[in-house]
Amino acid sequence: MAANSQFAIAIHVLTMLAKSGDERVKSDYIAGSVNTNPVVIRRLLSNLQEANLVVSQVGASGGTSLARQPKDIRLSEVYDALPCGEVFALHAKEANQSCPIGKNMAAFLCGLQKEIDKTIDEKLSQYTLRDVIEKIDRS
Amino acid sequence: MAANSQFAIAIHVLTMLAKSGDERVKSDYIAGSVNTNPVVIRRLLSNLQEANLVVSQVGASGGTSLARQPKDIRLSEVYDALPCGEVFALHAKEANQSCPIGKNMAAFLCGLQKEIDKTIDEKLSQYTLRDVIEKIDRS
DNA sequence: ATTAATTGTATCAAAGAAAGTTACAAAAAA
DNA sequence: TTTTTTGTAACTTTCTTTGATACAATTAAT
Repeated sequence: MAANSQFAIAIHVLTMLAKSGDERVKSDYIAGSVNTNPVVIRRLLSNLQEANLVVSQVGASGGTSLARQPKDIRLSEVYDALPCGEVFALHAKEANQSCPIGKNMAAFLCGLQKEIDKTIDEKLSQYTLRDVIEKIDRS
Repeated sequence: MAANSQFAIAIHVLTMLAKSGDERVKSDYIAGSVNTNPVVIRRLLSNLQEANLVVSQVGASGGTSLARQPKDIRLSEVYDALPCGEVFALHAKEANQSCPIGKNMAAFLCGLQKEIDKTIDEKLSQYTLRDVIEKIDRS
């Protein structure tokens, strides 16, 4: 269970919130649809709130709703809001620094990593939450 | 240690092999530069061999060399050769199927996943192993 | 005011994946 | 025949994510 599924769950959650409009949705209810624990949802919503994608309210009749219109939420923002891993990890142990290749490899790979991440971001910025809802509705 | 660094190590290894030209390189030697266990390297080389990127020879004075010129090895081929994870995982547990959103979410996310993977591949196909070597040498 | 409901978060346990390790058969060269 | 080296199986270790429990803080309702 060590595969990060936060982005997937986030899209799911945001779609639910979009469908609920201004009505606040409880973490328990969301957890039921996503089929996980409410705390997992609350942790995720906490990240989304920091990124100003949702607004939560504590207390009785509390819950969460979208902070903006679905059309104004780009999937790249969701991706950036979460502590998702990079596409590939750098070496666990640092390469042997006395080897001329090993010495410069980390810097190169780090640059490539950033470039790929930018590519993903550009791709995801082409879609908004509204696009997601439309696709889901049509299927 | 659950972050997949195979792509990073693969680039490192292939760069070493490129520098060695036709001379066969042993997994023990590579492991020394990458700072890991020889078996980890051999497992990786096994994948690269399946993708026709390297050629290994068993036995005394055996080892591995590139199967092609560095200029003819695209980084996308390396990426595809390895069992790297996707950018994001789907839900660990399947979403609640009685929820109309959960029901269609997996299909949508899977499509998005493929689209992103294609984007990464396109990006990586812009670089060859020769480009990597040039960058490493210049630094 | 009191009670009930709900988020936010800390802390720990469980599960899973990647990497590291050991061992050894198979193959090739000397 | 001996030595070297890959290929691979099997197991252990380490790390990350998810799941679960607990509880303080906050808000609404009565």
